[in-house]
Amino acid sequence: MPLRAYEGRGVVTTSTYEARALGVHSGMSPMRAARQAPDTLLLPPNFEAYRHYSALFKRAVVGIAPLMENRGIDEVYFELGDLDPDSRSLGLRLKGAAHEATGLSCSLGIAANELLAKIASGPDKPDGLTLLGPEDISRRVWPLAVAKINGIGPKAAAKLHGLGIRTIGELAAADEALLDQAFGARLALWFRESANGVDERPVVTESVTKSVSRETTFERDLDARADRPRSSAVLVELCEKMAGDLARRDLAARTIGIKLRYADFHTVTRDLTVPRPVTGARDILTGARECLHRVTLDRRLRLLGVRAGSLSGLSAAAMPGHQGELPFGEDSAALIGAAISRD
DNA sequence: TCTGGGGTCCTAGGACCC
DNA sequence: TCTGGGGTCCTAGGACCC
Repeated sequence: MPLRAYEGRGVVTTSTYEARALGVHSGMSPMRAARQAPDTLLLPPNFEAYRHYSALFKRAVVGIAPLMENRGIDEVYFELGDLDPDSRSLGLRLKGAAHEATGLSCSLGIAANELLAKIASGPDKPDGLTLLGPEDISRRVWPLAVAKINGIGPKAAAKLHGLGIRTIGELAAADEALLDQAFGARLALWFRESANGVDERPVVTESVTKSVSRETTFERDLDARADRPRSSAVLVELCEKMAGDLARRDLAARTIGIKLRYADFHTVTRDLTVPRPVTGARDILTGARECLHRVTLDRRLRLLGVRAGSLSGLSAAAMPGHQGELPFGEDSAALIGAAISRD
């Protein structure tokens, strides 16, 4: 379907390089994208296929570099350690394995830590391979915009701009007291370290799910009173789906929460901690309804969501005292991180 | 008639306990 | 009786990421 024909809600989740050249970027509303490039084709997402290719890709690369950290469907980090003294040939092997398994290209950055590897994965997209050494920081990292630092988003970037700080180099050189005052000591310290290429985080190869959620944006905003049967049915459906998600992963939840977004985009959450872990749709629904009683339902509703937190494995839930969590993570002296991201 | 869905982490205040 | 400090849990919101 050409973008021009699209009506309704949603966002562009990603776009081809050709569409990007026409000004169509992820996060845009399709309506706005249509004004930029009306003849661009809009394809429906297929998350099942994405998960399938994600699994193929990860299985292929972890066979080469086993210390792998998952960071979403299309991004992983490796602790390369001393796998191969020739980083470039190792990088080519990883990219080759990903391509062989999926037919897709990816971009890879190799550097001393995750922060720099992520930055290095960017400039040569698509199908890039970039090595970034400590000596490259001033020349190749400092000229970049502060938002290139993973963790500096639109809000922080705008605030930094307000202080006259636009590049990573300017952030590295910024007055300490000024940053402290504007962002607090903790964040300011993290800014300064990041701007200087310092990142001590280890590559984390095991992770525990902390929360599970389901939410939906209505095709049209719902009226609190008139659409009550509809919103009620949606809530039941969300709870059932989430119960299925928990069951599939053998998890039980001790907190149940809801999320509401009003027509004006204002968002509220409520949550409730229950005495013992719950798993079933009925218990989840009971908790969600209790939460709903604590919000005012007097405005049109755009989104409704449910969330489960304080999770425990089912075996752990039955056996208090065991959280089912294993400590992990030895710091390695010679850390070589790498970020791969799908193009 | 902008702005999806599924996550993580951080902050901050109040309750409660020692 | 008053003052106080620290730790943990619970709740709400917000920034950020893929």
